[in-house]
Amino acid sequence: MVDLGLIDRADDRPPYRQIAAALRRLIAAGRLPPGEKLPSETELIAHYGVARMTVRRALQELRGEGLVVAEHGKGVFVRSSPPVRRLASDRFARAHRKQGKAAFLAEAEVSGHKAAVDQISVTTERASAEVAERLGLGGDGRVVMRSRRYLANGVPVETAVSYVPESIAAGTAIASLDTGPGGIYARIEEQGHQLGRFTEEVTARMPTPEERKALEIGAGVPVITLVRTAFDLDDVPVEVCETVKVSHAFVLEYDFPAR
Amino acid sequence: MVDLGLIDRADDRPPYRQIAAALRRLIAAGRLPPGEKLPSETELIAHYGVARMTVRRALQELRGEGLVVAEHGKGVFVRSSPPVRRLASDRFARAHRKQGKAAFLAEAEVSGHKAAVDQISVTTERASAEVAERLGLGGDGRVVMRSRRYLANGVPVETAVSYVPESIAAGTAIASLDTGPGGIYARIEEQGHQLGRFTEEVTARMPTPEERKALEIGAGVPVITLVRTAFDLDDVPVEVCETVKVSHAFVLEYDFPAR
DNA sequence: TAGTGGTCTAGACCACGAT
DNA sequence: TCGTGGTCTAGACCACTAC
Repeated sequence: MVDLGLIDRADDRPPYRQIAAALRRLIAAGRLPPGEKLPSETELIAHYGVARMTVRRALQELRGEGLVVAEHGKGVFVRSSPPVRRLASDRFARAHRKQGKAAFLAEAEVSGHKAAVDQISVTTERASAEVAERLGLGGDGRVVMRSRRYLANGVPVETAVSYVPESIAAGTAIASLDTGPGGIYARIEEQGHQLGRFTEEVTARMPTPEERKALEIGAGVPVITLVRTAFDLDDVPVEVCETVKVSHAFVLEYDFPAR
Repeated sequence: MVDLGLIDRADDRPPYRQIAAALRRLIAAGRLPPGEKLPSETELIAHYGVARMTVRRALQELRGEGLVVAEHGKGVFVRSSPPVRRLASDRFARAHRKQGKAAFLAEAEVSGHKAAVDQISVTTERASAEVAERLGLGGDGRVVMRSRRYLANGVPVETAVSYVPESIAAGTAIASLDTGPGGIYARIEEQGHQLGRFTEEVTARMPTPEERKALEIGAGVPVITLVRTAFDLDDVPVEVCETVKVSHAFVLEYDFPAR
C-alpha cells in the first residue's frame, strides 16, 4: 500500500482537500502510475477515519481534474494518457501528398504512433449556415460531408468532419469511402484547385456527452476544437474541416513571421 | 420565481441530474440571465422535496460546467461570460508597436473590450531547464521574468509570464514595472534585436488550483496554455512567453501557407 | 440576527463487475 | 456472492454576507 499520510486537523484546508492533495501528490510522483487502481473508498475511509462522503469529495475533485477515472464496480484508476502528438503547421505540405500520404498518417509516421481511421461516413447534404459562410456558398449550397475518427495506438484521439463543395467533390473519390493516395487534398488539387493557404481557429471547451462517447473520455477531460479552412491559389475556400481533439493528446505548433 | 418543473421518479436520470437539467435549461433559455441569482438551496429543497445533498450535487454539476458561480453567504449566480477574444496571428505586428501599443491592448481596442493588466511582478532569476532550452541559454543562464494578469471588462482572462535573457533586458524598461510604449517587444527591438518570427505551442488542460484562483474560474472550466517564442532576424530566441487563458474567452486564429 | 453556502457524519439502498 | 462505486437521506456545525 502506498503512503497516504494522515489528516491534519490543524491544517486550514478541509480534510477532503488534504486527502485529494495526498492522492494527487502520489500520482504526480509516479507512486500511483497510469492505470493503477487507487485504494478503494472503504480503504480510504478506514485509513483516514472520515465519513464516506468526505472520501468521495476528494475523489470527485481528482476526477474533475481528469487525473483519475472511476469504473463502476471495479474501482478508481489513474488515467493513462495516449501519446502526445505534436502537430506542426507544415503537416499539410504538398511533399507529403506527393508521397501518397494523408496528413494524419504522415504525422503519425514521424511521431512513431500506429495511426488508424475508423467510423468513416460520407454523405451529401445542404451546408449548415456556418459551413456555407466559410465556404462562401449560397443559401442552398450542397456539400460532401466526410466524418471519421482517428486513433493513435488504438486509442481514439480525434473526430473530424470535412465539408467540400459538391461542385468540387462530385464524381471524385472525395465522395467515396476511400479518398485514395494523398487524401482529400490530393483530390482537390487534381480538380484544378491548387492549395494556397489554410486558416485554423482553435479553442477549447468541455466535451458534449456525445463527444465523450466518441472519444471514450470521462467527464473532466477537455477537448480542443479546431476548424480549418483550405483556400486555393485564387483564395477560394475549397474545404472546411471541423475537428475535436482530446486535449492532452495534442500540442499544436504554429510558426508565423513578425511582419 | 422561474418555472423549475418537478422531479419525475419514472425518469431514468437521477433526481440531481434532472434538477441540474432544469436549471441548465433556464439558463440556456435566458430565463435566468447572466448575473441573476438562482433559487437558494433552501428554496430548491422545498420545491423539489429532496435532501440538501441532492440539490447541492445538481448545483455542483452546474458549477463544474462553469455555468454558475457560488458566492459564500450570498447565493449562487449565473456566470457572466467574458467577451470572446479572437487572437489573430498578426497581433504582434510592428505597426501596433510603432503606435505605442502592446499586443493585448491593441487587440482589445479592435474587439471593443476594456482591457486591463494587474498583478505585475518582475524578478531576475535563473532560467528553468525548459526556458533555458527554448532560449538557447547555458546551464546558469539568467532571465528577467515578468508575470502579469490580463482582464477584459474587469474579468480575469489570462495570466502570462515572459522570460527575456538578462543580456538583452539588463538596463532596459523590461526589468521595470512599466515597459513603456509598445511593450516588451518594442524594447527588445531597441536593443538591436529586430523581431523576425514567432512560434506558438498550444494545448489545453484543466487548471491547477492556483490557476483557478488567479483566473477566478470554477473547477470545470478548461484553460488553453500557449507558449510563444520570439526570434530575431538572426533566428536567435529573444523571449519566451507562457500564457494560461480561460478557454471560453478565446479563439486563436492562425493563417499559414500550403507550401 | 437571519440567510446563505461550505463541510461533515452515519447511515441507507442500488447497480455494476468479478468470481 | 462480495466488493466496488453511484445515489440519497436527515440531520449537524461552521463561515461568510447583509441588515
